[in-house]
Amino acid sequence: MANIQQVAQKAGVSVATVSRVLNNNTTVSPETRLRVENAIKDLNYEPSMLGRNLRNSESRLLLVLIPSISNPFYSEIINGIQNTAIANNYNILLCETDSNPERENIYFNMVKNKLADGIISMDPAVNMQKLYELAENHPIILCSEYDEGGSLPYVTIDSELAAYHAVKHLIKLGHKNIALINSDEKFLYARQRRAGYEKALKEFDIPVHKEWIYNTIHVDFQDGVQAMRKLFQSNERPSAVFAVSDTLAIGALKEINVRGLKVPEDMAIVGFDKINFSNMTNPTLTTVAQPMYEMGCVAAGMLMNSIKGIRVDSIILDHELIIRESTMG
Amino acid sequence: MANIQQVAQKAGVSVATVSRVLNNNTTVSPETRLRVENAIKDLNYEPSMLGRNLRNSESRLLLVLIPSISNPFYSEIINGIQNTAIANNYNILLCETDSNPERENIYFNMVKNKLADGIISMDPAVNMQKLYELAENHPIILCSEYDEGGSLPYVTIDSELAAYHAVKHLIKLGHKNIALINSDEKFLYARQRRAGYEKALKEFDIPVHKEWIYNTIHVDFQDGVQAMRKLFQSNERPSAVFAVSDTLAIGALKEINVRGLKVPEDMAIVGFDKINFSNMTNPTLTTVAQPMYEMGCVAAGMLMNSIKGIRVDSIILDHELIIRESTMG
DNA sequence: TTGAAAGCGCTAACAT
DNA sequence: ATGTTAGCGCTTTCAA
Repeated sequence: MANIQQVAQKAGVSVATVSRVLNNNTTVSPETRLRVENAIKDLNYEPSMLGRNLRNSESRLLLVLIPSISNPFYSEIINGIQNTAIANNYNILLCETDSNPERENIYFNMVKNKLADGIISMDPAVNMQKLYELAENHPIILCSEYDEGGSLPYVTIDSELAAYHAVKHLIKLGHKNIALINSDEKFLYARQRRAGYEKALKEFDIPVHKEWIYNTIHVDFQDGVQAMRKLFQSNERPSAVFAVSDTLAIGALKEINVRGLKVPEDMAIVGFDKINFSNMTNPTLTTVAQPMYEMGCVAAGMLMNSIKGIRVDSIILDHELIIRESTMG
Repeated sequence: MANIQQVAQKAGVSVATVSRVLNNNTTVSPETRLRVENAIKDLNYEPSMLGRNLRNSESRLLLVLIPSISNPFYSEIINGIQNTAIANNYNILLCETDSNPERENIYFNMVKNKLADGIISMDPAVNMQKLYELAENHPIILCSEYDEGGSLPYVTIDSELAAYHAVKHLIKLGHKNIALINSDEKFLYARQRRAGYEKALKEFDIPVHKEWIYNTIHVDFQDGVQAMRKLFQSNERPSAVFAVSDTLAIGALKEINVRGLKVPEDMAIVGFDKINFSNMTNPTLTTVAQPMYEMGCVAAGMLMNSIKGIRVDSIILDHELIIRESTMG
């Protein structure tokens, strides 16, 4: 593998000139440029990012922190991040924490070690204190989950309003006995979605029924199955369920199906996220769409601006209720 | 951010000694080591990977090429790759090609530019010629899809045998009219799975029925839906379907459900991959399990060995037929 | 328009 | 056991 020295020698110029050609610096005469370009081709030269990165003290890598790569919710966001990053000559380092603090530490160190220029965190279980420490020296953007009242910029949706819309939809359909399958309320989005749920109920004078609120540990399919099993054990069975994630809703739907009940006749169900799969269930799933791709693009844009030293402001994007078979007979 | 110089100065030693401490070199006296460690703590020093990487001319990054991050099949493989990589002080650069040659080029350049030390390619649509060019100077491992008779090391399963097992299972159940939803046969795995399908049929003297073989462009849910629609238009309707991917099978299942038919009574169905979701459908999906996590671990291990200069041999892992409701009344 | 040279932060060969 | 020093490949300032 040739280096810049050899190219310079072959072209009969200095390394500085080669560098100028590489970086499209205008102050190179057309003839010189041609000579250098030919030398580059002849030697099959590819500039080393290792040297360039050290010199520029940047890695042009964005670290993306997600709890689990298996959750389809993140796929589209990552798509958006990656497309935006690539368009700006950045790349992403996808890091799965499994909500494991040790893992998290490894990743945080990558930023400290200059292996990444900044972080987009989508992990609700992230150690906020450490994140703030890191933020003193490194650009950080929160995506989806954020720190209410904190100083870290974020891009997200209005979870409370979205949940309110979802539950109101069920109420309008005539449901009064509406269960909530929520995730762990140590997460902000979980608290917000519960607030939206309760707000809708209160607006229509429907009492909140503790027995119908179930909190899961994770948001995998199996957690939805478990939650639904529990709900079937309650004294009075609810007639509708709002789950704060499609994966949970799909698990719940599975359990309802297993029991031979009909959706939506016996039990209506609303999910959250509009993952691809939510359209393949039987019946198809009513859900709250988040603009995931856009969220990713915005987050990446914010982070790159932040790296450049431009101040960025938090953004709240719109959601949309997608009404499908699981609430429509 | 402090650098190694400042640490050396603070500790009253040379940079070489600091480097020795950082790299756990034994030839440092306990007292000196302590002084250095204190200086590191005091200055909050973190070694820069930029400098280290340039010096060692390595990036300790593995480039992982996948067609689409949304396909759950890859999630588990990536998990395996990442865990193995991290355990060896490597990290992964997840690159989605969308089977777009331009994207691919960007990623290939990252290796040429030393931004990654090697490649694990899982993209069936990868440009093999370019891959071989790259392989002259850089370690490359193929995962899942490979180049039959080629020289690039791979880890995969025996697709033909797996398909044979799946179809034989249907035949043993009494099916004779078995459709095949295959992906594009420009892919090796598609050709192999078709061969397995035909082999099973031939073994039981069942003629191959062209009308019952459908080739999709991609392997998304929607492709499965389309395929099933087409199969419903054939003169004689098949009584069973073997789809070469769970996503296709799930799409097909959806279409069967929409038409009000029962699975497996009216139509049995077998998928391939055992993605998480295949257990959440109604009915649950009979499928061929690939050891995806292990595949990822093995691929990463092979690549890291290859980077070290160790010769690696291709590996074929075992598959397993998982019989569930979609073929069991 | 071009070149010389310093230096980004680190490691390792060599010297002591 | 420790220090000196060259150099990894590049960009950029300064000088010509």
